[in-house]
Amino acid sequence: MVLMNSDEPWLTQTQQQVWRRWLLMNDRLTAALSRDMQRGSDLSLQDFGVLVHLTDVPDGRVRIAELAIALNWERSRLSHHITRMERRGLVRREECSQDGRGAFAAITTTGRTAIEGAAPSHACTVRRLVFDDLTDEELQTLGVITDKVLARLET
Amino acid sequence: MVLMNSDEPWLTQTQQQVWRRWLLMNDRLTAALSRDMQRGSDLSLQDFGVLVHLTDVPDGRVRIAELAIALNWERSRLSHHITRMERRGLVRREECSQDGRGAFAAITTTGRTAIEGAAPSHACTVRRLVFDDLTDEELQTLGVITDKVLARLET
DNA sequence: TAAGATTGACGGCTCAATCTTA
DNA sequence: TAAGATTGAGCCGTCAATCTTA
Repeated sequence: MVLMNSDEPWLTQTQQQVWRRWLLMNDRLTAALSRDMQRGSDLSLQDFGVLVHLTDVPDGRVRIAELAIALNWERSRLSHHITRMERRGLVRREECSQDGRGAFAAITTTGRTAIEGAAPSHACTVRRLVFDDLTDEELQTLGVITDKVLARLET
Repeated sequence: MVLMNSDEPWLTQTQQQVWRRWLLMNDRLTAALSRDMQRGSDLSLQDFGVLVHLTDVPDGRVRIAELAIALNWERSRLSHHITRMERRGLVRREECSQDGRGAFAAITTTGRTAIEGAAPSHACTVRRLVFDDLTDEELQTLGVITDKVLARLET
């Protein structure tokens, strides 16, 4: 058994540096991707996320609660967001015949056009900003790190 | 010279998987850190970021424009935020004798107490969720990846 | 004219309360 | 009672307009 060095709260010098750069990088990356998509397609990253899930699925419609889980969003957040997207014609609410309480969110033709216009450029930007410079080994290590943190978050 | 494979927009299978997990991890990690700090100290991560910069500096005060750059925030965002933090007694605005247009943000005693209460537990959480499980090599690779993406963002 | 800073309007997110059906 | 979903209040962030001093 190792010493319980977690009682000592502070980060090492290296950890601190990496942590600060990491936070900065996340901020800037999100801002860049967001700007890019907004300019190219008049969609927010959030809109894009919703539309991705709706195109992944038969009939282009999903139960709203299920969508909230997939997006890892609060239900009320999704409800508000769908209202706004509905106003812009990107999605449509449909009632559920199986369960009178429930509802579907369905992608519209306008929504499909929007995501088809946005996806290639977005993928390209992600590649350029994140992946193109990484070696195979770095990519793999990034996957390992991501999984380790996710595992920690689940405990 | 390599083939211009960036013309092909899509991500490889592996890249896609890593990218999705990465986004999920970021969401959850931010949520966890935010929850943790709010419960422990009644500060948001944003409040914490502001206070960190104010404690890093002589007299505990910084020119507002300078602070905005350090935080990578819009000026108006910072101005609104300072207003809210001022209302809660965490910081104070002070006028600048050198430049009549300018102003300082200064940490108060209440602010100092708040950050001193929050910092150890926050550091501990960051260690536990992010760093404790990483090998030295993974930590180093994470630093390299972060720097590579930041470099890309600057071009 | 420009720089430092603030303001108000508006869209986005969270929380607690509410409505409807199971 | 509980589950699916919505609503409204209030805080947060962005954008464009504004105010003051350099």
